[in-house]
Amino acid sequence: MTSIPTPGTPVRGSKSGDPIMALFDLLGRRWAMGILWTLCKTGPCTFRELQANCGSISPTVLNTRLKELRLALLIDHQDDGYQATPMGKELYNLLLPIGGWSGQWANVLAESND
Amino acid sequence: MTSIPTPGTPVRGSKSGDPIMALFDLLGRRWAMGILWTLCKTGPCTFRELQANCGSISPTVLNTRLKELRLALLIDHQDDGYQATPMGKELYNLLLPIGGWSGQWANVLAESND
DNA sequence: TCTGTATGCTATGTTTTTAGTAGCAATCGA
DNA sequence: TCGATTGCTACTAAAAACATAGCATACAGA
Repeated sequence: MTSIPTPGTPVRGSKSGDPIMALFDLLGRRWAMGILWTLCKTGPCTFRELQANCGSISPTVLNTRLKELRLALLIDHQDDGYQATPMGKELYNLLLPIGGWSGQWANVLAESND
Repeated sequence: MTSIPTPGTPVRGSKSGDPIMALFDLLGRRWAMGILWTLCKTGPCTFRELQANCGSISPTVLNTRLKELRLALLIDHQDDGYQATPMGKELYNLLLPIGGWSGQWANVLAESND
């Protein structure tokens, strides 16, 4: 792993250091949002459970994302496995409306492909 | 470009076809959210303006993302340049709270690194 | 009509990221 | 001590992204 995007510090692509760009950089990596989403939906689970719940994700990428998300204080690893931190759950709650909206988006997309 | 993640169709990584996973796949590509964000903040702009406003993004990736976001009906290209569609603006509005939250996240992260 | 400028890209070669598969060290219960 | 589970790491190959150069078109002014 290189490093996680840190607000205030220039990150991949964006030099602004704007927190939202740092967050976009972090979440704009493959599986990042999917992992947080899955983890919050299913509750604490082990590395392998998480891997299975995500459908198909290589252990390399899963482990890399887990490290990044832990450094970003969005998830942590307790006795009962990986789970979202309170801050991670906050972010999940902000993602929830997008989850609902994605259903409408899917419908419009489907219609446009008739 | 390969293809955009389409809800209902298996996409990279996830076999569920769940719309949110398709959306995460689309938005979880480098610069995808940053482009939508920038475009909605600055209003319609040309390819090169957008490129400049994003700070640093290669034309290859910008063009690839633009194609994907257009296929996803989130942005389009009019006479006055690229701009978000109504649906793209809806999504932007859902991202806005995350933009606000990212400030708090940045503060907590900064404290944890003292 | 001959510049000069802007626009929307494409081409090419290099680096980075992700995928896919195998397997290891540590822990735990039977 | 045996097997099962857990949390990974190693390795190779494929895909994505970066960086830079440059092309084709359109338009404007001299």
